Amino acid sequence: MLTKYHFSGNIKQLGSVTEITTEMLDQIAPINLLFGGSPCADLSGVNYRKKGLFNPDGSGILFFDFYRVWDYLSVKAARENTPFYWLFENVASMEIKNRDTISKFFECQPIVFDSLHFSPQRRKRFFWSNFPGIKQLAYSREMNNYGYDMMDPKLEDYLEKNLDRQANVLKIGTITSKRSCLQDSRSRNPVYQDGQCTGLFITEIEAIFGFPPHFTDIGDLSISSRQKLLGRAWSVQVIKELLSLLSGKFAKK
Amino acid sequence: MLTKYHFSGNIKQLGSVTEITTEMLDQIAPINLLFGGSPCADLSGVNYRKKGLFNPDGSGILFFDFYRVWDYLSVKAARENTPFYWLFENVASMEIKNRDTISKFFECQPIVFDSLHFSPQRRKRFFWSNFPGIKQLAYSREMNNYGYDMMDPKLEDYLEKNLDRQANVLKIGTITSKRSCLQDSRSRNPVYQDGQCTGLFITEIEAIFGFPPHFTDIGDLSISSRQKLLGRAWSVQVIKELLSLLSGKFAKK
DNA sequence: GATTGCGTAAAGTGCGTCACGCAAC
DNA sequence: AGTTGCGTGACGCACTTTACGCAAT
Repeated sequence: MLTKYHFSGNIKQLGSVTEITTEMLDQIAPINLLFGGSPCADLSGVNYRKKGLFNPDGSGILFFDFYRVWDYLSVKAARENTPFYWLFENVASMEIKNRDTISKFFECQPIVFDSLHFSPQRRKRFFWSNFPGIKQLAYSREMNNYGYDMMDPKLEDYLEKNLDRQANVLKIGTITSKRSCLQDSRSRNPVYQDGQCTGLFITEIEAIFGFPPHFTDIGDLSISSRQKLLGRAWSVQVIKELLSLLSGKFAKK
Repeated sequence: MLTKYHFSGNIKQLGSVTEITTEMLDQIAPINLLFGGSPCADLSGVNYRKKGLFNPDGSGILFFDFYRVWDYLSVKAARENTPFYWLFENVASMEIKNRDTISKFFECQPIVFDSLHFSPQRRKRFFWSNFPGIKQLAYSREMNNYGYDMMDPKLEDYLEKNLDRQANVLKIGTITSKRSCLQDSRSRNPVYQDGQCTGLFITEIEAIFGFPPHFTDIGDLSISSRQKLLGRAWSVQVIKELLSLLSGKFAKK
């Protein structure tokens, strides 16, 4: 599904990607930028019942709808000799065979990018893209850091102020769509407050992803619904970094 | 209880009013402004099981703790010949005998003030106070408006934008601590959206009370917990109006 | 103009029901 | 991340009294 999370705080359903026709694409002309990601539920390593890329009952197959749009625009750009920049994102924990399938369709290898260096969260993701300089970007980050730099963002800087909340760790694991991902007894509770260890507030999770505070406080959404949105989100810091590669390619106001 | 709702979005319990000692009051010197309200649960007309002012098992009796502080500061101010401005608030739907009891303690009559003229919500409240000009303030509002002026704030101006939410009414009833107060089948649903009538978003209720958007989006509070806070709150517009009577009395930066 | 009568609405509490959050696999 | 199972919590309704507004006398 293509879901539009409006910056003013509204949600509007635009319809399924499967409904996008070539006529619709031609109406939005000229298109020279395409980026997105398909659902990871049936690809992610954390899902032991994942249905993979090809099961028509799963969400993994929606990748081919992204590819259909990509292919159409790619051919069109080549024919009309216009620039075309694109980026496709998905989880890094997918099986190798699925990664290879996707690479075969895009005719290139993905880079691995971890939000670790730009936020206090570990969040490894694959990016297939033709953005200029993207290979070097990934290379330099990998060379300089086995783990992470001590200058990188720390969890403590993202905690609520004035409540004496202290960070137990510098970095936290991947935030998923489940409330319990950093809160239950198994995962360590990354915050210390009032004599006990505890989880993260939803507003802190928003900040960790690079969103403005209260970004998902929309239309009576429950805390767990907000986590569901955030757990499937991109880190703003990472996207900003990737899109900055195109900063010279587009006109500025 | 004295509960501190910090403007930066934090909640901190300061302890019960019953625990306030004269030593504590003397430490905060000089005090020349006191305003607050005691719990209405056991006074409000909507609670047919209300315990009244004097039942020690109820919350109504906490009025006398406010009075204890008021009396101490009042006597002290008279002795030291310093100014002392004060204000006490509670529901207008309390029984007359309780209103008269409170009036006897403060040795004055309350004014009735309705947020109706400053916000789209009906919310009648009693205010006992010695703020200069407070009687005239109440009088002028009552004289000019039987109901409300068409220039008064309208509900439609407080609804979420970009969602095509339309107001069924100009003004809404009193917002209580219950989610259903403007949402159930008995009370009319004041908003029309997507072909049906519906209630108010919690962020809209914040706006109606005069709070900044997302003001109660704090520490994973649920929607109903946020409504509980807001349903017991003061209208910022009303408090602003009342405190403006003192604008000449305090030093400005 | 003062009085009577009726309808309405109220910073709520307590119950049952069901949905949703939460933690297993 | 989906599913199941379990438990907490959110929602809807019922419960009443009282004071006030408005209309009629």
